[in-house]
Amino acid sequence: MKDTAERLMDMAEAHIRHAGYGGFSFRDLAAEAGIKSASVHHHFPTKATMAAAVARRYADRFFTAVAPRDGESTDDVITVYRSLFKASLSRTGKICLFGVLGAEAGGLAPEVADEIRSFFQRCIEDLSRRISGPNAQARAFQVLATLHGAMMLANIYHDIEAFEQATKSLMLPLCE
Amino acid sequence: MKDTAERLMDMAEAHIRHAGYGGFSFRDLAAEAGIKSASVHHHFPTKATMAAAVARRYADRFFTAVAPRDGESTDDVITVYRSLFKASLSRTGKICLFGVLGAEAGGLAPEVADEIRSFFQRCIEDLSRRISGPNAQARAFQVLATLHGAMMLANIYHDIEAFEQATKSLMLPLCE
DNA sequence: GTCTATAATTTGATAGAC
DNA sequence: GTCTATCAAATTATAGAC
Repeated sequence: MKDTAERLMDMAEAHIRHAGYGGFSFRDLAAEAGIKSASVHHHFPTKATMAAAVARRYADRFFTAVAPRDGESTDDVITVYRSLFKASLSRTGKICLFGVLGAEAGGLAPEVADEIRSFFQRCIEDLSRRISGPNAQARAFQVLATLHGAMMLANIYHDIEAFEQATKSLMLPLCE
Repeated sequence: MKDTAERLMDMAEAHIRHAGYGGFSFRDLAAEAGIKSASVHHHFPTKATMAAAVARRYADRFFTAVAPRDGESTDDVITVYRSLFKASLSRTGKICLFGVLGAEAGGLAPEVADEIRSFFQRCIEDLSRRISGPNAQARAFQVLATLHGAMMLANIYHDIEAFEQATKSLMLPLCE
């Protein structure tokens, strides 16, 4: 059985991915968890602290999921990223947590903004290292941008096909 | 001289593009405009009404700016979109209004959500029509996704170069 | 860890005078 | 079109009992 802090983070993550940082209150979470908002503050002193914790946990899971497994070194890194985002989008009906937070980053507390920057920086570093050929870094930016934009479009259209169409050309070799 | 409603929309647009729908209040706008929040309600009855009006005005300007001018039919539509987003990002330091609203669409009032869907739908239709070759619609989704993702990345990095890198391959022909 | 109770502030919104 | 005055509700957060 998950402990309360973990369950609260699950709920907060779902709310943020659905409607952004301003899309939930501690009372909302408390009601969902069957406790009182004062009890939420026992687990997370402030809302910004909680959002940062949710972001850190999400990033940890993400980079564990995309990490190369030994014995399976044939995986193309672009396919790995694309498959993970697609699976998450299909399963939850929601875009990447950092796609939402990144869009409203200007109004978020510094501790949350730091987590956002860190996530994208780690994505770019990981992609750049694992992409072969010249222009690896530019390709990393392109891949990350396209995948995030594609999730947003699929979410607006309520149709995973928009994600498919927007990202399928990423799997083709580039003309350069 | 711009009238008050127009100035209020200018401010609201800047706030939303910086920090999202929840990133400002009527009191914030009133203080900036040198009036009282009750006076803001005279121009826009509710916050959702105002956001929808801001979105509609933004979309109108956008589609006017990307519309083909006669006498200049050589313009590539992808270059037109890319240049416009880049110029707006450079000038304001902010991403597209609909990139922000699209990310938090799940928590917005129906009248705002409608404007968001309409904007992206019109973009896809316009791009699909003006892109030559097969797979025009898939290419439209890819272009729109990449441009929006690229704006977000550039905003996180506070560096227009991220936009450049993420989008420069859009200008090359595809291998298909 | 959870509760009751509450403080302090902010928010979206309205009524009615000028 | 702007103001004063105000409302009702919600929000983040804290103190202290159990």
